[in-house]
Amino acid sequence: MSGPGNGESGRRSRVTIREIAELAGVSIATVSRVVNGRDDVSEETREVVQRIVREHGYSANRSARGLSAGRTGFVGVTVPMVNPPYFSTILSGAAEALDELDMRIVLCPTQHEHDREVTLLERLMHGTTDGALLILPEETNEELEVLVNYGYRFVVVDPLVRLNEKIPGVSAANTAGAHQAMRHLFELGHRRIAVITGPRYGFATEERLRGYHGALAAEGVMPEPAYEVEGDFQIVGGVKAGGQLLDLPDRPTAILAFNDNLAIGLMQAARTRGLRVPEDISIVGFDDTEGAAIVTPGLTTVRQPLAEMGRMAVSLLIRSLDSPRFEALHVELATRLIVRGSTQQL
Amino acid sequence: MSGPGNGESGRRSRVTIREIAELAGVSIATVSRVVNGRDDVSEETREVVQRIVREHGYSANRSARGLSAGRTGFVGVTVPMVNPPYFSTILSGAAEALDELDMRIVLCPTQHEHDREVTLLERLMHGTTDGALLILPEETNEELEVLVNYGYRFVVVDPLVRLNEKIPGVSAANTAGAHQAMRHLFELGHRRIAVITGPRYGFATEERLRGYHGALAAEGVMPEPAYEVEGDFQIVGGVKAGGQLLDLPDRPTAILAFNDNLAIGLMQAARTRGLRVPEDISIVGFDDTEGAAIVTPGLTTVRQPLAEMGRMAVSLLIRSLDSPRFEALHVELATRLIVRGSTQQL
DNA sequence: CGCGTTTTCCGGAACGTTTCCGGTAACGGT
DNA sequence: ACCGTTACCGGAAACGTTCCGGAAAACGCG
Repeated sequence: MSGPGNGESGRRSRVTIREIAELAGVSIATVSRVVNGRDDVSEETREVVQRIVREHGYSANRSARGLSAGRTGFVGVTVPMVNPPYFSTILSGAAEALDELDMRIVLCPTQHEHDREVTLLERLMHGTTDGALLILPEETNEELEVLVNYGYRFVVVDPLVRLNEKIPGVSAANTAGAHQAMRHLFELGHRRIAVITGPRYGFATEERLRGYHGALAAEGVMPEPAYEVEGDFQIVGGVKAGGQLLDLPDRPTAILAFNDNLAIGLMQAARTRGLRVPEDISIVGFDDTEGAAIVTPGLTTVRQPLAEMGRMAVSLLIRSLDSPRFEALHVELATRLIVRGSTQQL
Repeated sequence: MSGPGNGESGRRSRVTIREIAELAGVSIATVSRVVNGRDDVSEETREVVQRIVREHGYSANRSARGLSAGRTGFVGVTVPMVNPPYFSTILSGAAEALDELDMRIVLCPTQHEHDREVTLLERLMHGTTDGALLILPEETNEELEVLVNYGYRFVVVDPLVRLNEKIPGVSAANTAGAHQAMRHLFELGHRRIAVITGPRYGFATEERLRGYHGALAAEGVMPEPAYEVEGDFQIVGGVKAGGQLLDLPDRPTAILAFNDNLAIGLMQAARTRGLRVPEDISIVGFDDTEGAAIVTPGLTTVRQPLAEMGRMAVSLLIRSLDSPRFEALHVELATRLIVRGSTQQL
């Protein structure tokens, strides 16, 4: 049956290393060496093989390579959700960095479910990926350490708990970021400054709170318990927490929200109360996600280098993959205050 | 090494099917059958094996499975960028749907580079994935058809060109969506309605433009060439295109932007000209991404069911994977107008 | 020319699965 | 008692690669 269109019988299977070897008149071992850039192949042979490879559009079957060499070229990335800009930006940075190494991301959204994350990791380690990036993982130090001891390599991005020394991680300079924000507000003359935090158990919240308190202390301002309310990093949470603060008898003149969503919710709460931003209340956010730029007025916010965090995490992971003897680094990336229209002189 | 000498010397790599088989006192074939839910295993044996599997946290090595069975459980997803909410939302829907099938996404950002996308696809097909979702791909029909003929299965999401019958795809009801938006504006009394389109060569733009013209015609309004300007789906493009329209001698009273970014840019352009939205100009967007809800005033926009598009694409892909004889369906998902504050009675 | 060394290449054994094929045992019908 | 089913299970052949050990050829050197 000569094909009705192109070539031979119907569904031609992909070209394998064996066929290339045959065509080039060498052994499959030699072809393997050539495609992997090994150097113990004569220039002549190499060229022949490369030509055949090019002509037939051959590229190694990744499953087979993974099975044989123990390296799959895949990196698992667990992430609570993929569409919030916060996560997708980290993801984007990581993807970019991995791409340069010709590696790919295997995406694992966890929906914030701890169990799911655990079983997912279990599977990821089991020969399907070379390592992983865990973004905002819910695992405890103990759970993570088990993985490390098992020999699985991963890097935590934006840890929820203070990581121990055996676990590599990257995060933003949370304390410094909060401090920057507070300095800005102080310079504008504010003294009654409240915060809307993230969930209490979060490490980032803890750190930013430290920055807040530190700045307060440095300025000799007594912390006011009523000025600290807890949010959930969502807009509606910001509306609620913000309302709480704005309804206080002695309303703060400025509020630092621990992410942009909360700040945006807060702005809405202010608006529904007829309060003007920034005339009646100055607002600072955290993250500098897309939303901060398009809201009116523009949100003054602490920029986290999210894409860079993703890239840095990749570079840490690769390093630990390459060197059998690895030291778990903790990297903290600098934040920067972006001043827009939501803050002004008191 | 004579004995298996299992010992408790940690270092041991992951537990394999052979060890499970040994422990359970059955053959590896039986273990394989159990973990794959085959039914020709006695209830008794099944339970024993399942217990051992559970106890040892075994899960099949995906590379090996891929090699042997020809199915990897991976689906490639090419996407121009990952962080714009438009894409990440589709991604999110797809990930969710795949997750239920215990499959994973291999993420391939293309940076809008055609070449990169082609070589990426080349690799994806070559035994690393079972199929792919191509989001807003730059390939021509011919290029895509080559892949189809090669036997590779994929689904296009939001095609840039009108797909031919052999290529399955899912998109939003673009024409109907634009029509809905226009109806809304007409009902508010607007007649001088302009559009900011996407790039000309885009299929979605074409379709929405059709809706725009259709609505105009239905209302007996002559189309005005100066009322159609081209944007690039970015905010800055919206500022520029918007400015152009707003500076027209006989300014339109309403503008339909072909995505939310453009609409947001347009709002900014209006603001810098001292024009109030919606009092002086009504604005409608398209997409209903995050930004539409947080901007002031809230943006009236045509909602695209992005997550559903991702899910639907997965379901089409799976169907074509399962049935050797597949018909390439084209699915169009309904849009819905979300009315917020950016439009009002003339 | 002999002998060690290097360079270049090859054969073949893994890697962990799935799955085809065949075999055994139990059982019911004749 | 025999045969034909059926239900269950094991052996072993793939799958496409990498990589180790070693062979053949080329080379250097006395």
